[in-house]
Amino acid sequence: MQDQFSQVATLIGDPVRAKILWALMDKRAYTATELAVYADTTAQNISMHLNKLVKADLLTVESQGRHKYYNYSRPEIAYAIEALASLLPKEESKMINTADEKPIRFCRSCYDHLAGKVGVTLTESLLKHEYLVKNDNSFSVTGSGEVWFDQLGIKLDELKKQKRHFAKPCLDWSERKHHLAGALGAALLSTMIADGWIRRIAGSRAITVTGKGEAAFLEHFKTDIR
Amino acid sequence: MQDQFSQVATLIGDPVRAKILWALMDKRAYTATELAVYADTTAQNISMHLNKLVKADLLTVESQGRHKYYNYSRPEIAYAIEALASLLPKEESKMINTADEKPIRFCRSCYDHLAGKVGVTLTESLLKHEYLVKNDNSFSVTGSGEVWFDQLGIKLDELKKQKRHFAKPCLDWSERKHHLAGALGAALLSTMIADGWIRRIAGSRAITVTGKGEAAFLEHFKTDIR
DNA sequence: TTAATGCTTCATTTTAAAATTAAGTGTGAA
DNA sequence: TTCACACTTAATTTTAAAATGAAGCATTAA
Repeated sequence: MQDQFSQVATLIGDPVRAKILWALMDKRAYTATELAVYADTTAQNISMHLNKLVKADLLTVESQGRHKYYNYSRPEIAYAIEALASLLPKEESKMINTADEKPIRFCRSCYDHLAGKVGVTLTESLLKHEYLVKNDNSFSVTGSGEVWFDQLGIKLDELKKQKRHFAKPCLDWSERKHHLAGALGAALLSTMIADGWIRRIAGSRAITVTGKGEAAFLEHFKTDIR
Repeated sequence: MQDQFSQVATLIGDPVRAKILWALMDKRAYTATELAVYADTTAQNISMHLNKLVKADLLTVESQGRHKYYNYSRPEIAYAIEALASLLPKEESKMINTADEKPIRFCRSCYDHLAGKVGVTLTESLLKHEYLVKNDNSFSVTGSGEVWFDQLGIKLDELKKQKRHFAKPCLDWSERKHHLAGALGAALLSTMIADGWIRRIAGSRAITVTGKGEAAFLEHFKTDIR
């Protein structure tokens, strides 16, 4: 038992790995290169360390093209990191306000991410209100979720008949969190456009949230979408 | 910030130091020699490691004649250890269903409060009966809870005066659920021992529930603790 | 007083694991 | 196709820190 314990502790205790785990505290997924920059080491080295963390089931990887996105494998990880951080000398530990931390440099070309943010917030709200629950690589609709989607005029039975995935988490590259994809995600998007919650911007993938949408979001989720 | 974090993590991560910290989870103070035997190393080596832990304010020492007794410097250390232990690979922790591991999973002390299946069941019962409610990172006592604790002779006012956390959730490594820690958790444990509900097993963190304790639990919560 | 015990200190050695060098694979973009 | 990029793998080197050996200092017990 203590051996096991000592192994996990050792795993977290390496300076580079500790930095990796620290960086992931904002629950976003980061690529190996980003983490290498953050931890100030080489790609090879970060690769080795990430491997160890994945093997020990502290992290999960998700491949997307030539990128690999890393994330905590389970919520206990975040809890443990926080518990460890609470041991720091008092003045130092003004908890994880990543705002005043040096943000990781994103190695990519950026455009407007409104769609991403809204998608992620929406998905998180659906989870929080337990209309959805997240499984391994899918979402499922709960009882209260069925009511909710029905109320919006979304026919779950029909969506389930489709050949494509019904409700799948897709990693958002700007937000680094999962948003709802699959048939259900598509249905939700078209419903929201039809109901005037959001509006496409011509000639662009960008989307605006209307005043009506903002109000609807507040009503449904008691959360401000902005 | 991450440097600080990485330093604490590194400190805990050494196999010998991890064993020291694990041994101290029963809130008993141990001498350097005892810890050396436990961690299977030499006096010189344990001395070096203990020094590092004391310097980092994870442990305190108390000299008594030619002996030195070591202990956690503060209860947060125990929370962090417990949280770290909850990261152990799941299958492995199930595998250790050996006879001598069973009692410690069932009921044990986590520093100064009750953990294991009994600790978690107790906490869940308190929540279910709404003597406690769970907040983000704390518990609070309800009106009926105040009556209940008072009935056991636990003086909430006095506990609140203490510098430490009043009632805090601590992640249980065997159950993977929260149990009650903080001043209230400590008071509850000592009351239960004083009232003969539970009994410490010498030389172990394991705790047994007495017949009286079983009956009391049934009476208070209408739930069988076994 | 002497001897044994409990622990520490310091100089030295050992060692495990982190980092580097160098060469790869797979993917996407031009 | 070709190139650049993101990342991996394997062999080798480096290194920090853990462990050891050989003192020594208090304290207690004989």
